Amino acid sequence: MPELPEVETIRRQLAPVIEGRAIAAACVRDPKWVQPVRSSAFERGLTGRTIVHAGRRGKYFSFKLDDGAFLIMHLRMTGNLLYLSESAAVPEKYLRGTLTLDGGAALAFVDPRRFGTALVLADADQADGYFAARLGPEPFDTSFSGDLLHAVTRGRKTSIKAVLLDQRTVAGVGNIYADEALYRAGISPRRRASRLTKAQCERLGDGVRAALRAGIDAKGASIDDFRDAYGVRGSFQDQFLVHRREGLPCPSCGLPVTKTVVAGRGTYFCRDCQRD
DNA sequence: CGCGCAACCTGTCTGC
DNA sequence: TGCAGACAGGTTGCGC
Repeated sequence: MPELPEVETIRRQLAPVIEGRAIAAACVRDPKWVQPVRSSAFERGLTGRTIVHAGRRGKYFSFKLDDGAFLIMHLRMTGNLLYLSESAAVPEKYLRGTLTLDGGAALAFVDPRRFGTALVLADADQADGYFAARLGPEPFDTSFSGDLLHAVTRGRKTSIKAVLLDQRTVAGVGNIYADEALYRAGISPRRRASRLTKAQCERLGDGVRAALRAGIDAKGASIDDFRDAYGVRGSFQDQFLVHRREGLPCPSCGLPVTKTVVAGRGTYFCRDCQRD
């Protein structure tokens, strides 16, 4: 669920209320959350530190600490990162860990499927290396462009959807926004990546940014589990053009939206507006 | 090396 | 109603 717009929604909410705050206590409820490090080492590394910046890279949170370290978190499929005011009760169900801040407010990481992760990296070099090994450019940076898409798709036999889902192509696009971006660009998700023209790559770059922008503006998509830092649902699911709309009319031509499987994921598109 | 797919977990929904 | 099986937004690692 949580893709770039969902993570960015939470980051924007957290920044004003956690930047400059110290971590009074860190508590790991599920050791799996912070593997391969031991829970006690994770807790020790955070306690007493001040959060100086709430950042994001792709779908990762990147919290900079006052000793130069970075706390990295990923929500994976069903994770939620909640901000709890001093008086709010900690949700015990599916709780993986908490960070209690000075003054009594807390961050709670809640995750039914237990895929979510957290780790501490010692300095900016380590954090940069961690992200560089996994992620391509940020979609709103000038380094992401139609030209770049054209370059990375040359010689690729796989589907364009698989290329978009690869975080090394562009950071932060997942299954929802890949479908929405391809629809906006009028490109079939099944199309062999190497067959995209330069003009199509330009349109796809625009489609990726437009879909992500709309998602951020709607404070994310809550098909099922996603909630923002205050436990509120996003509304982007109400604006989906094709995703999760099997059988419903295409907003452009009115023909029913098709569901299929591409790159191993449920995929929605319009056969007429998105030709192979 | 590129690609496809299973695995990691748990909850929910569908069909028999 | 009960139950087996499929499926769910992400990432990683393995085998071909």
